[in-house]
Amino acid sequence: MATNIHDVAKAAGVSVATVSKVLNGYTTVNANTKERVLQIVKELQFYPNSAARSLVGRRSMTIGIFLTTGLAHPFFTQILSGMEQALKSLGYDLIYLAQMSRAKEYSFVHHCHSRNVEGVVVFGFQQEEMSFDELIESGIPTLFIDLDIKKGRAGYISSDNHEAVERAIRYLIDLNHHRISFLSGNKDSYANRQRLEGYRSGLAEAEIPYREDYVSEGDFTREMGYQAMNKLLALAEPPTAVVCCSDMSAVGAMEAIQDAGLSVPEDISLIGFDDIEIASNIRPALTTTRQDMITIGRRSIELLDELIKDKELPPPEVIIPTELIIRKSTGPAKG
Amino acid sequence: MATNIHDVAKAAGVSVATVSKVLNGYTTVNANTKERVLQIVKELQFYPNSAARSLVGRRSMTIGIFLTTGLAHPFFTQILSGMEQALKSLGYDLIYLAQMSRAKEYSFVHHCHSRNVEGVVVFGFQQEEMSFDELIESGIPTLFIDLDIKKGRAGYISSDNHEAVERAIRYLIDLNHHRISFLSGNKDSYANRQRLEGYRSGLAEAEIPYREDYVSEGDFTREMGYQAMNKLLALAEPPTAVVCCSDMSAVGAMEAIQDAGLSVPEDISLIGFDDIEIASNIRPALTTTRQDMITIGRRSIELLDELIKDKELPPPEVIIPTELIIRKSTGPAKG
DNA sequence: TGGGTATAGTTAATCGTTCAGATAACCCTC
DNA sequence: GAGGGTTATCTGAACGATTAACTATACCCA
Repeated sequence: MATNIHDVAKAAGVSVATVSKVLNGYTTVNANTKERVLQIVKELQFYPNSAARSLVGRRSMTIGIFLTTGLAHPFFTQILSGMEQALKSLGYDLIYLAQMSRAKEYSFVHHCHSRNVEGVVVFGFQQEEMSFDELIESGIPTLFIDLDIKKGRAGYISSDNHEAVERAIRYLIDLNHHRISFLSGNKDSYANRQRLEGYRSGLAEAEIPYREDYVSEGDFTREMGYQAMNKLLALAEPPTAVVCCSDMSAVGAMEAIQDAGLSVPEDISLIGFDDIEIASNIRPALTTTRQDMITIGRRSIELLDELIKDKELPPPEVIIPTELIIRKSTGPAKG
Repeated sequence: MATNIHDVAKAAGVSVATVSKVLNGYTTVNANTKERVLQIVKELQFYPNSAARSLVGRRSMTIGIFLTTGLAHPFFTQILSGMEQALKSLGYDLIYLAQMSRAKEYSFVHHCHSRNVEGVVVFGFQQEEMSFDELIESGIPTLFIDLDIKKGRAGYISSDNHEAVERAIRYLIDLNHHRISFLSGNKDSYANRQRLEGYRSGLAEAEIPYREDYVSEGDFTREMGYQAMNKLLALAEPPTAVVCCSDMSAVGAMEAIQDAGLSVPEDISLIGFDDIEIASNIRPALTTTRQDMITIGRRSIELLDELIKDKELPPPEVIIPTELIIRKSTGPAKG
């Protein structure tokens, strides 16, 4: 078995309490004793058992992660890498609670309790049937990514979706476009709602009237992008520029445009969202909004840590700026 | 606080031992009592505290994951989704031990012990300075993905890299290619060694001599693919077909070919490896070997579970078949 | 009636920590 | 040298489960 605190205590000739105090930064320990204990700890490679530690009510240093979309989301690794930086410097481990759906009678929240999770990060877009009430009411500090929930000890972080689309529209208007479509993602998702608002206010700023038929309903997938674009192309007066809710849907839209014998950006300008790898790799390379998911990941853990440490802290609401990456899929409006 | 076993015992009018027995499937409990306890458990939404449970030496139901390459690897989410299926059905949670590099004096292995991790999955390619000796000697059941380590209680799972490249070569030879290059990845990685062998045996099968100058050294990146391809193009007698160690390096190679004013597949046929998203999205779409990372992920957990449950089990060594996806980047040899 | 044998349930030790409260050791002052 | 005040260290009771060892009861049979 691994060495425990008793082994250390024996080797150092002190009681376990003293070892514990040294390890937990209490000042009521003699400098020499402290020195000696630390020496033994290093020699014996002692690492306190976290189960025992969290059992007595000490911190578990565990953060749970919950994904509404499953693991296959393209941003997941980026978010995770951002999280990793903060996890390391703050000393948390990240636990993926997989049992969740196994037994319906046990909720995710109970699973969190049973694992003594100190806080939870939730990532993904809102799905109809999904409710986070139980989680929020349980009082477990929670940080949502891309979901605008702010209540109790739950706050959120997100890209500045509103500004991103507004900026894209502004850019297209500078290129002399007037007929600009918005290819929408999942309607009830927070990100999409914000983007739609950005679209409206971008148009309003330039005094271009909002047209219902220029806004497609859909989701963030490529297939939907293809279908939605076909509908726009079938309009009597099709748009000359389209802002898409994701790079994947922009790829779908691009295929639809090319299949219709038109070209990007000569006939139609296209702007994506996300700046995933494919954006720079398709031809023409996609003009898109880059989301800083690394920062979002890192900050989500930092904010959660603050929420964990301060029970009274009002829930955070943090918006991270985005960047418009101009590539080859946008150009001046014809005529 | 969350309900504990005492609350359940009190409500059911039995001792905690009886509750525990019901929950752990002991048969020495009367059917009625069992029924009543389970009823209360459900009512009170009792979920046993895993810290307490693992402290008494019971199973922690925790599997650790370690990545040699950092979190940003393109396959990571696929592996993870595969893992998820098995984790759910076997009841494990997955913990990402982030502290690891924070304090050098504490190793990953100690961190595993302190978290009472039952087994570890290691993913990534071998890096020079990296040693897994401590992990293997610690006796923690370990499953390596893409690293051929088999010793003690550590086994591995990997794609059939050898067969994959051999098959690719065979396919190119059927297309009448004779001058076939291998654009190599990180030299000491297991996957790459196997692929190189597959390359040699594929050529040998067709009695084509192995040429040193047709094998580039490199890594799995796009940049390296670009550079390596340029070197091949500079040869007096450049290859007519190139098998690449990854899709990213194939993308780099394709750029090099196109920048040289040549085209794929008319002048040079190109085969990738991995079948990541970009493979089907670049033009021409990339012929490539698809790795079944979902299955690898799922099996890695299943195998690890067997290793955990049976102390005497010889370490597994599992090879998962791949698939050649024929797209547009390969064609018949000229002339 | 007595004794053997299942069966059902209880008691209490245990895991490795933390920490409140007890104790010890020391110094200082009157 | 008694009393008081620090400072350093120790003792032992938690925390929430599991489980070996035990007890109580019921049942059966000679």
